[in-house]
Amino acid sequence: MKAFIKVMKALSDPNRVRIIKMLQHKMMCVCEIQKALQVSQPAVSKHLKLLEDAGLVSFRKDGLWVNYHLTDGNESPYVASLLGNLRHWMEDDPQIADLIEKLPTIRREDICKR
Amino acid sequence: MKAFIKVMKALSDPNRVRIIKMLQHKMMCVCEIQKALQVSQPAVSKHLKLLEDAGLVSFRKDGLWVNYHLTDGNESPYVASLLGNLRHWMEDDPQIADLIEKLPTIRREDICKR
DNA sequence: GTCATATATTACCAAAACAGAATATGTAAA
DNA sequence: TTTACATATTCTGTTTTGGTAATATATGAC
Repeated sequence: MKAFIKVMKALSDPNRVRIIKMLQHKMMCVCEIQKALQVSQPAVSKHLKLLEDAGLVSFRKDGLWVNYHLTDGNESPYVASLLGNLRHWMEDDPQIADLIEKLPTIRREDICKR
Repeated sequence: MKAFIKVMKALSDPNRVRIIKMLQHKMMCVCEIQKALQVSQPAVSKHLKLLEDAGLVSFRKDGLWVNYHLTDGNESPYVASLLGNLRHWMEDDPQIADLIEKLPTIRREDICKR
């Protein structure tokens, strides 16, 4: 039960769903996600921690950057099912479409290191 | 997006998940659910309203009673998918198993009208 | 009509969630 | 080892959530 609730809670916030939808297209570092969502850096970090706790995302450190990506969901049927469905769900949501369109213009080289 | 968030939020609470699991076995009135969950009657009413708002449950009035039941999910792919998965999800959760076992002993004739 | 009863709504409170500001941590470069 | 920078954590304030108690609503019996 607890694991299920965790996944549901993780997906109960629009910004976290947006993160999932973006990560379907490419792995991203924190500052890229921050740029895309227009919220504070701590907010992004905390969302990511929650998503990770639920088993939805994972990360790999690359020097100063931390690259977040979706998990394969092998650890949890809830995660596997939801991540699978979210591949097609909300594809036609205008907000999401907008976000995805802008994705290619968001590159860490342009955002950080300033 | 809003519809999806509503469903996720609705399923983010253990008592609401319990209600869903119970309604898989029979339609129930408010007082029966209250008896099963051991929370106040207003709490049950509010949970049910939230679930209804998300499209997960519906009700039919029968005189003084209001019988709640799961929807078929035809209105929303999110609801259809989640209700479908929840048929098998958490079947082996001890808490849920306990609840379901006790279901037959919870009858409105014994609870209300006192 | 009045009364009893099942449910819904309101008012209120404590706990949790989400945000930003400030600070800490860790790694790479100089 | 100092400095810069990407990210994590802590602190704090505000909003949302889930609970109960009190009250309102609606229906059936009389």
